Amino acid sequence: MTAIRHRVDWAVKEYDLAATLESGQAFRWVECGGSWEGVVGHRWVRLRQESGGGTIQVGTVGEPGDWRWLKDYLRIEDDLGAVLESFPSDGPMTAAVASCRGLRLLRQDPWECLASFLLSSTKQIPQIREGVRLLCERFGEEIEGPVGGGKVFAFPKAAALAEVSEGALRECRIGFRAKYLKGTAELVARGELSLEAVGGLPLERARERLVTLPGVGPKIADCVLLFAYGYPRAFPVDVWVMRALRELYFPGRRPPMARLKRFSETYFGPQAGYAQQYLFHHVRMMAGRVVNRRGTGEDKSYGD
DNA sequence: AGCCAGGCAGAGA
DNA sequence: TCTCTGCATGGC
Repeated sequence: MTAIRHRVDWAVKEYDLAATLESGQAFRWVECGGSWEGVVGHRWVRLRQESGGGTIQVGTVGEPGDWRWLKDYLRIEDDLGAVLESFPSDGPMTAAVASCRGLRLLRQDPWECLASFLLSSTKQIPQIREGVRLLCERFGEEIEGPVGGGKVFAFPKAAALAEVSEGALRECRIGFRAKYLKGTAELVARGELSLEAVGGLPLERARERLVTLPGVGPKIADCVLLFAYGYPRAFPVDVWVMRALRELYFPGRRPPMARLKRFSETYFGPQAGYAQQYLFHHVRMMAGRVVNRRGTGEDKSYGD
């Protein structure tokens, strides 16, 4: 017996669903027998992409309406070809794109994205996922899931987390990040920072607003600006991207962070955020296997 | 055992 | 403007 009541198939070109859902921008997707199950807003969703890759099969239990909410989340209508065309045609970017053509950015709910990345500092992706899972189970609203499956929860609202004690948040294994999460949840719940208003600002102003929140610095702000609001030039620099920029574009040098930021803001073009996600994915894949870290001798120097 | 993980805040130079 | 350190927790 299947619990899925609503289905649709979407034809896609160059969409790597697995890479996208696993790429460290969203933290609630779970692979189940070749399908991906997760929650978007208040809806449980199952996604599947067959080996050919040309179709994404969608299933839900609740009324899906016109599916706009999911098309927007998956950014299924992005012209990826145009995005890839806009990248600088250098060796590192070519290699990064070749390693994972079809990787996409998502458009997530700003609050969920912000709260999730508040848990991210000096944590590995599996630990972030665990923290997010516990927060949802303990403080999220239960929503309709597949019959016979376990309980399903929406991501907890800011108002809900604002009411929880710091100690109870800490019991979600999030450590010192609990006070940041609570503090930010309070400001957002009280409307002292309107996440909706942030989306109407130009990039730099939006970033200025977000970093006023406790626990939110430039990296987390840029994650939210890129993965939720969709600012195409937001460019989060974490330890992986920093390593990639240094090794690929400044070999043998130690440029300061400010220099790397300046470089990334100008060099990668109008879709720098997409370029960042390809670099992030690429260096993580490279680190996962045995790599000759001494390079191939064709190092090229960029910058001054 | 020590180091690192999609960092940030506070202090001091 | 910088660099340094503490901060929880878990995995290797």
